[in-house]
Amino acid sequence: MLKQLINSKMDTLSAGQFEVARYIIKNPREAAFFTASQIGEKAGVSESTVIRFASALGFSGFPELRNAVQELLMDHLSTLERYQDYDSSANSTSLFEKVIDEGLTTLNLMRTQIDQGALEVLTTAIAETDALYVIGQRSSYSLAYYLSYYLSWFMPRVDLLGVHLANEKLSNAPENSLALGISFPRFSRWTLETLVFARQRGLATASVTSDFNSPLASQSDIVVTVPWKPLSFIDSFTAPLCMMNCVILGVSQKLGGKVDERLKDLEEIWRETGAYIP
Amino acid sequence: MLKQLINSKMDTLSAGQFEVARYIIKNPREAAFFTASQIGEKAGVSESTVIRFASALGFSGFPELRNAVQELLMDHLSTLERYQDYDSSANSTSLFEKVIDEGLTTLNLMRTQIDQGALEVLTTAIAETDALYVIGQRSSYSLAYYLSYYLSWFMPRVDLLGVHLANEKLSNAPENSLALGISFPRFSRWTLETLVFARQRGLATASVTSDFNSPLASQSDIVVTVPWKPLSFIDSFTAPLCMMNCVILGVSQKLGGKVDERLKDLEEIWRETGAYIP
DNA sequence: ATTATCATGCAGGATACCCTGCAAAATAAA
DNA sequence: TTTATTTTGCAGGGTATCCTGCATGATAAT
Repeated sequence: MLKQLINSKMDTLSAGQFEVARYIIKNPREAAFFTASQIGEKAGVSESTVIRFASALGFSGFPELRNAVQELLMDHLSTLERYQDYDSSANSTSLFEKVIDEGLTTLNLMRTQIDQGALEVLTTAIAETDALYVIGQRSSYSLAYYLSYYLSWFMPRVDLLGVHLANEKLSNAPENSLALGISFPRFSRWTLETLVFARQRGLATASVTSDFNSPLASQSDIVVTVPWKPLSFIDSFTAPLCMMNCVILGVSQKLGGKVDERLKDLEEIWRETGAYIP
Repeated sequence: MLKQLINSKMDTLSAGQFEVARYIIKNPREAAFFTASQIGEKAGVSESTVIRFASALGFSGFPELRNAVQELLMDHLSTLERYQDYDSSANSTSLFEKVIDEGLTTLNLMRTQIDQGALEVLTTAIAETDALYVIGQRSSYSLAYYLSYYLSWFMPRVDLLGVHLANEKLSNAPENSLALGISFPRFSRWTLETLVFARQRGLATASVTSDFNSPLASQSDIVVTVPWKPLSFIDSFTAPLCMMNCVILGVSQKLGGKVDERLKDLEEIWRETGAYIP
């Protein structure tokens, strides 16, 4: 196998050749298709060094090395295909599969990029605040609703702000309150303005948004970002909704036993009022 | 995508070019690395025919075609790696990672279990209906809102039913109307009752729900299921929200050019009213 | 500090590959 | 059957890529 071959020769390689080796091992799928000079550029060495690296490994020339990298890649591919059986004819993926794939991609991205520290700070702040004001409009309203719906189960003062009484409510907020804005590109003007108003009135502010360049970010004491990718003309809130789950469960964890008690009470209430089908 | 491109040009291809197309579709992983003459040999035609095939598809030359084949392969590879990645990380430690993993698991499940036929029927029905009534309460309200928000962009009669006027509106629905119920365990009583009422009044009914044993299923002409997993005490709507994306984009696809026109109009309106931050 | 060894990049030649004009062959039309 | 059209392969030119001799610069040893 190529990786073993490279490893075995590793200590006989020069500095430049080492760079080439490192690049190929790290980016086999690029290297498999690149020319010698392209690899050289990427690795920061000349074309010659790449070709000499091929000889140093015992190949008769660079093309042979490239073939080896391609085999490496194809081996990898068939290994993966053994797990996931893949129907090449069905590869003309349908719209629906593409949508799901997009969700998987962003969720995966979220898992690697998630700032657990910020999320920790946010959930703690929510758990400790006297009153929470959730601000979200247009498509983000679905997220804001979802969050405030569940938080209301065990937090007495969660307010999902609408356009009618937002400023009136914020101006009358208790001392230790938190305003949480939720917005993704194209950022809703109303959401930003309401968050700004909250901050002006002395409330702590937080935001769940796409990135740190978001207009909400500069207005927020706490910022939690979610990788976000537009999907055709819609926003694709798959990952943001998952983030809401994180927030809800994070807060409930902070609140500990109180939540269990509340859930028991709620069960009783739902039973009595017949909210759910038995 | 390359396969679609080839398919679309299939009937304009000559016999020799057809052989080339067949070979590339059947052996993309060989074709990705071969030269034009090698492919020609495998396909039983000359190098020239292969190169002319590339031009026939609209590429500027053979290298460009080969790049496209390589991308095809790499797309496939990264799709496979996505599943692999998250499988290996079943030992996620933090709460947040667990939540995201849960989302990935259900989404992955959804990808394998999705009934594209049912989804096709549902999106067609929505695209063709005169009026759509969306029924969702409690946590599912966020999904119902999200769906009706986007559908309202290009469908004139989308009604997100609330508890106040649901039956009044349904009893006054136009001839060719569709009622769509969204509910997951613990099924909201109101949602079911409203859907039943709609059916009694002669409306076509559809539902997006957890499975075929759902009380909504037996009341619906069209049933679309989403794998669903409770997450602690909450519902975790990551996968269902992704399903809403499928529905929205599916409907927009059915409506075709109308959607583009509407989006242009909306852009203008948003600009004039300053809905979004520029 | 000096020398020897080695690695590196450059330049130019060699090679493999790609492209296109042309004639022959195949196919379709008359 | 003849003619027109299309398709094909071949040949040659053009280009990108690869290879190697040589001078320069870096490193190590003396």
